Amino acid sequence: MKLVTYNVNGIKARLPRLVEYLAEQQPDIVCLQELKCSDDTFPAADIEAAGYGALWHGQKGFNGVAVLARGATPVERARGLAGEPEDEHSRYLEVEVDGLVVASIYLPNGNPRPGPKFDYKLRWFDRLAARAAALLAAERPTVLAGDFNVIPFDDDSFSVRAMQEDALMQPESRAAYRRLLAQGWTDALRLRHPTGGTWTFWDYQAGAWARDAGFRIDHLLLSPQAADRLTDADVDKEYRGRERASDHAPTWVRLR
DNA sequence: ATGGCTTAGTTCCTAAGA
Repeated sequence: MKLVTYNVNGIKARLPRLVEYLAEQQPDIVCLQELKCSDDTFPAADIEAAGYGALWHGQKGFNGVAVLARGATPVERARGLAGEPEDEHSRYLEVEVDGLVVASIYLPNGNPRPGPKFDYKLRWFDRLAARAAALLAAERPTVLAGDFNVIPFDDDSFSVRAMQEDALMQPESRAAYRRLLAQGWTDALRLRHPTGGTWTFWDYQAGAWARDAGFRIDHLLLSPQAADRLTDADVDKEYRGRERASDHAPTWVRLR
Protein backbone atom coordinates (compact mmCIF):
# COMPACT_ATOMS: atom_id res chain seq x y z
CA MET A 1 0.00 0.00 0.00
CA LYS A 2 1.08 3.55 -0.78
CA LEU A 3 0.76 6.18 1.96
CA VAL A 4 1.35 9.81 0.93
CA THR A 5 1.88 13.12 2.68
CA TYR A 6 1.11 16.18 0.57
CA ASN A 7 1.12 19.83 1.62
CA VAL A 8 -1.33 21.17 -0.97
CA ASN A 9 -1.03 24.89 -0.12
CA GLY A 10 -4.75 25.58 -0.43
CA ILE A 11 -7.07 22.70 -1.31
CA LYS A 12 -9.46 24.91 -3.27
CA ALA A 13 -6.71 26.17 -5.57
CA ARG A 14 -5.16 22.69 -5.79
CA LEU A 15 -8.28 20.56 -6.28
CA PRO A 16 -7.65 19.76 -9.99
CA ARG A 17 -4.05 18.79 -9.15
CA LEU A 18 -5.13 16.66 -6.20
CA VAL A 19 -7.88 14.82 -8.08
CA GLU A 20 -5.45 14.20 -10.92
CA TYR A 21 -2.89 12.83 -8.46
CA LEU A 22 -5.43 10.46 -6.89
CA ALA A 23 -6.48 9.16 -10.31
CA GLU A 24 -2.93 8.69 -11.59
CA GLN A 25 -1.23 7.28 -8.49
CA GLN A 26 -4.19 5.68 -6.71
CA PRO A 27 -2.57 6.06 -3.29
CA ASP A 28 -4.26 4.13 -0.48
CA ILE A 29 -3.91 6.80 2.21
CA VAL A 30 -3.19 10.52 1.75
CA CYS A 31 -2.35 12.95 4.54
CA LEU A 32 -2.97 16.56 3.49
CA GLN A 33 -1.71 19.77 5.06
CA GLU A 34 -2.40 23.47 4.52
CA LEU A 35 -6.00 23.02 3.42
CA LYS A 36 -6.58 26.74 4.06
CA CYS A 37 -10.33 26.13 4.23
CA SER A 38 -12.95 26.01 6.95
CA ASP A 39 -14.61 22.70 7.85
CA ASP A 40 -17.76 23.60 5.91
CA THR A 41 -15.93 24.48 2.68
CA PHE A 42 -13.81 21.29 2.45
CA PRO A 43 -14.51 19.80 -1.03
CA ALA A 44 -15.77 16.48 0.37
CA ALA A 45 -17.99 15.74 -2.64
CA ASP A 46 -15.08 16.02 -5.09
CA ILE A 47 -12.90 13.80 -2.91
CA GLU A 48 -15.69 11.25 -2.62
CA ALA A 49 -16.26 11.33 -6.39
CA ALA A 50 -12.58 10.48 -6.77
CA GLY A 51 -13.20 7.33 -4.70
CA TYR A 52 -11.89 8.48 -1.33
CA GLY A 53 -13.38 8.77 2.13
CA ALA A 54 -12.02 11.64 4.20
CA LEU A 55 -11.71 13.19 7.62
CA TRP A 56 -10.62 16.82 7.91
CA HIS A 57 -9.75 19.41 10.51
CA GLY A 58 -10.04 22.74 8.76
CA GLN A 59 -9.36 26.38 9.56
CA LYS A 60 -10.33 29.49 7.64
CA GLY A 61 -7.45 31.06 5.77
CA PHE A 62 -4.50 28.91 6.82
CA ASN A 63 -3.43 25.59 8.40
CA GLY A 64 -5.85 22.65 8.13
CA VAL A 65 -5.10 18.92 7.85
CA ALA A 66 -6.95 15.90 6.45
CA VAL A 67 -6.62 12.16 5.85
CA LEU A 68 -8.06 10.47 2.74
CA ALA A 69 -8.51 6.73 2.27
CA ARG A 70 -9.21 4.94 -0.97
CA GLY A 71 -12.53 3.11 -0.78
CA ALA A 72 -12.78 3.59 2.99
CA THR A 73 -13.59 6.19 5.60
CA PRO A 74 -10.88 6.79 8.21
CA VAL A 75 -11.95 6.46 11.84
CA GLU A 76 -11.06 9.49 13.92
CA ARG A 77 -8.82 9.04 16.98
CA ALA A 78 -7.85 12.63 17.85
CA ARG A 79 -7.83 16.16 16.50
CA GLY A 80 -5.40 18.63 17.99
CA LEU A 81 -2.71 17.95 20.58
CA ALA A 82 -3.07 18.16 24.36
CA GLY A 83 -1.13 20.61 26.47
CA GLU A 84 -2.18 24.07 25.23
CA PRO A 85 -5.98 24.47 25.35
CA GLU A 86 -5.89 28.02 23.96
CA ASP A 87 -4.13 26.83 20.77
CA GLU A 88 -6.72 26.97 17.98
CA HIS A 89 -4.48 26.09 15.03
CA SER A 90 -5.67 23.05 13.05
CA ARG A 91 -2.43 21.12 12.73
CA TYR A 92 -3.00 17.55 13.93
CA LEU A 93 -5.46 14.86 12.90
CA GLU A 94 -5.02 11.25 13.99
CA VAL A 95 -7.04 8.44 12.48
CA GLU A 96 -7.17 4.70 12.06
CA VAL A 97 -7.61 3.11 8.67
CA ASP A 98 -7.14 -0.49 7.57
CA GLY A 99 -5.41 -1.48 10.81
CA LEU A 100 -2.95 1.40 10.59
CA VAL A 101 -2.73 4.41 12.92
CA VAL A 102 -2.01 7.54 10.87
CA ALA A 103 -1.46 11.16 11.92
CA SER A 104 -1.49 14.08 9.50
CA ILE A 105 0.82 16.74 10.90
CA TYR A 106 1.44 20.38 10.04
CA LEU A 107 4.14 21.59 12.38
CA PRO A 108 4.49 25.38 12.81
CA ASN A 109 6.96 27.09 10.51
CA GLY A 110 8.53 29.15 13.29
CA ASN A 111 9.72 32.18 11.30
CA PRO A 112 10.65 34.83 12.11
CA ARG A 113 13.18 33.72 14.65
CA PRO A 114 13.72 34.54 17.40
CA GLY A 115 10.23 35.43 18.49
CA PRO A 116 6.85 34.08 19.61
CA LYS A 117 6.34 32.03 16.43
CA PHE A 118 9.60 30.16 16.97
CA ASP A 119 8.73 29.60 20.65
CA TYR A 120 5.35 28.22 19.55
CA LYS A 121 7.06 25.86 17.14
CA LEU A 122 9.23 24.38 19.90
CA ARG A 123 6.30 24.07 22.30
CA TRP A 124 4.23 22.36 19.60
CA PHE A 125 7.11 19.95 19.01
CA ASP A 126 7.11 19.02 22.72
CA ARG A 127 3.37 18.41 22.62
CA LEU A 128 3.79 16.20 19.54
CA ALA A 129 6.60 14.27 21.23
CA ALA A 130 4.34 13.49 24.20
CA ARG A 131 1.66 12.11 21.88
CA ALA A 132 4.23 10.23 19.78
CA ALA A 133 5.60 8.46 22.88
CA ALA A 134 2.10 7.28 23.77
CA LEU A 135 1.59 5.99 20.24
CA LEU A 136 4.85 4.04 20.33
CA ALA A 137 3.90 2.49 23.65
CA ALA A 138 0.86 0.93 21.96
CA GLU A 139 3.24 -1.08 19.73
CA ARG A 140 1.05 -0.82 16.65
CA PRO A 141 1.83 -0.02 13.00
CA THR A 142 1.78 3.78 13.10
CA VAL A 143 2.81 6.54 10.71
CA LEU A 144 3.39 10.22 11.55
CA ALA A 145 3.14 11.90 8.17
CA GLY A 146 3.32 15.57 7.38
CA ASP A 147 5.08 18.85 6.90
CA PHE A 148 7.41 19.00 9.92
CA ASN A 149 8.99 22.28 8.83
CA VAL A 150 12.42 20.90 9.78
CA ILE A 151 15.42 20.32 7.50
CA PRO A 152 16.95 17.44 9.48
CA PHE A 153 20.50 17.36 8.02
CA ASP A 154 22.71 19.73 6.03
CA ASP A 155 22.43 17.47 2.97
CA ASP A 156 18.64 17.83 3.11
CA SER A 157 19.00 21.36 1.72
CA PHE A 158 20.25 22.77 -1.59
CA SER A 159 22.20 25.40 0.34
CA VAL A 160 23.09 25.46 3.99
CA ARG A 161 24.07 29.09 3.66
CA ALA A 162 20.76 30.18 2.16
CA MET A 163 18.83 28.54 4.99
CA GLN A 164 21.28 29.20 7.83
CA GLU A 165 19.13 31.75 9.66
CA ASP A 166 15.82 30.05 8.89
CA ALA A 167 13.70 28.48 11.65
CA LEU A 168 13.62 25.24 9.60
CA MET A 169 17.32 24.62 10.16
CA GLN A 170 17.97 25.94 13.66
CA PRO A 171 19.77 23.66 16.13
CA GLU A 172 16.70 23.77 18.41
CA SER A 173 14.42 22.61 15.57
CA ARG A 174 16.79 19.82 14.63
CA ALA A 175 17.28 18.76 18.23
CA ALA A 176 13.51 18.50 18.68
CA TYR A 177 13.26 16.36 15.53
CA ARG A 178 16.13 14.14 16.72
CA ARG A 179 14.50 13.67 20.13
CA LEU A 180 11.38 12.49 18.33
CA LEU A 181 13.36 10.00 16.22
CA ALA A 182 15.22 8.81 19.32
CA GLN A 183 11.94 7.60 20.79
CA GLY A 184 12.10 4.84 18.17
CA TRP A 185 10.67 6.30 14.96
CA THR A 186 12.19 5.60 11.55
CA ASP A 187 12.56 8.49 9.08
CA ALA A 188 11.54 6.48 6.01
CA LEU A 189 12.87 8.87 3.35
CA ARG A 190 16.22 9.13 5.11
CA LEU A 191 16.47 5.34 5.35
CA ARG A 192 15.90 4.93 1.62
CA HIS A 193 18.01 7.96 0.60
CA PRO A 194 20.73 8.10 3.28
CA THR A 195 23.02 10.59 1.54
CA GLY A 196 20.44 13.37 1.21
CA GLY A 197 19.73 15.36 -1.94
CA THR A 198 16.06 14.36 -1.96
CA TRP A 199 13.83 17.44 -1.82
CA THR A 200 10.12 17.73 -1.01
CA PHE A 201 9.74 21.53 -1.26
CA TRP A 202 10.81 24.15 -3.82
CA ASP A 203 10.00 27.81 -3.17
CA TYR A 204 7.84 29.69 -5.67
CA GLN A 205 10.40 32.51 -5.57
CA ALA A 206 13.77 33.04 -7.18
CA GLY A 207 13.35 30.29 -9.76
CA ALA A 208 13.87 27.67 -7.05
CA TRP A 209 12.16 24.87 -9.01
CA ALA A 210 14.10 25.62 -12.22
CA ARG A 211 17.38 25.57 -10.26
CA ASP A 212 16.33 22.48 -8.26
CA ALA A 213 16.92 24.61 -5.17
CA GLY A 214 14.79 22.65 -2.72
CA PHE A 215 14.91 21.02 0.65
CA ARG A 216 13.35 18.14 2.57
CA ILE A 217 10.76 19.06 5.19
CA ASP A 218 7.90 16.60 4.54
CA HIS A 219 8.55 13.47 6.55
CA LEU A 220 7.07 10.04 7.21
CA LEU A 221 8.00 8.63 10.62
CA LEU A 222 7.31 4.94 11.13
CA SER A 223 6.82 3.02 14.35
CA PRO A 224 8.88 -0.23 14.50
CA GLN A 225 5.77 -2.22 13.59
CA ALA A 226 5.29 -0.04 10.47
CA ALA A 227 9.01 0.09 9.64
CA ASP A 228 9.04 -3.72 9.47
CA ARG A 229 6.64 -3.41 6.53
CA LEU A 230 8.52 -0.66 4.64
CA THR A 231 9.44 -1.57 1.06
CA ASP A 232 10.11 1.86 -0.51
CA ALA A 233 9.95 5.62 0.05
CA ASP A 234 10.31 8.53 -2.37
CA VAL A 235 8.93 11.82 -3.69
CA ASP A 236 6.56 12.19 -6.65
CA LYS A 237 8.70 15.11 -7.74
CA GLU A 238 7.19 15.49 -11.19
CA TYR A 239 3.98 16.94 -9.74
CA ARG A 240 5.89 20.00 -8.50
CA GLY A 241 6.51 20.94 -12.14
CA ARG A 242 2.90 20.89 -13.25
CA GLU A 243 0.56 23.81 -13.88
CA ARG A 244 -0.50 25.65 -10.70
CA ALA A 245 1.37 23.17 -8.52
CA SER A 246 1.80 23.33 -4.76
CA ASP A 247 5.28 24.36 -3.62
CA HIS A 248 5.51 20.90 -1.99
CA ALA A 249 5.58 17.55 -3.83
CA PRO A 250 3.73 14.40 -2.68
CA THR A 251 6.06 12.31 -0.51
CA TRP A 252 5.34 8.66 0.16
CA VAL A 253 6.09 5.24 1.60
CA ARG A 254 5.10 1.80 0.44
CA LEU A 255 4.23 -0.69 3.17
CA ARG A 256 3.59 -4.40 2.81
C1' DA B 1 21.41 36.18 -5.81
C1' DT B 2 15.47 33.49 -1.02
C1' DG B 3 14.93 39.07 -4.86
C1' DG B 4 11.48 37.96 -7.57
C1' DC B 5 5.83 34.12 -5.82
C1' DT B 6 1.29 32.16 -4.34
C1' DT B 7 -2.90 31.70 -1.58
C1' DA B 8 -6.72 33.43 0.95
C1' DG B 9 -9.38 37.04 3.12
C1' DT B 10 -10.09 41.73 5.42
C1' DT B 11 -9.19 42.41 -1.58
C1' DC B 12 -6.89 46.73 -5.85
C1' DC B 13 -3.69 45.67 0.10
C1' DT B 14 -2.21 42.53 4.07
C1' DA B 15 -0.85 38.25 6.36
C1' DA B 16 1.28 33.98 6.01
C1' DG B 17 4.08 30.78 4.08
C1' DA B 18 9.30 28.58 4.15
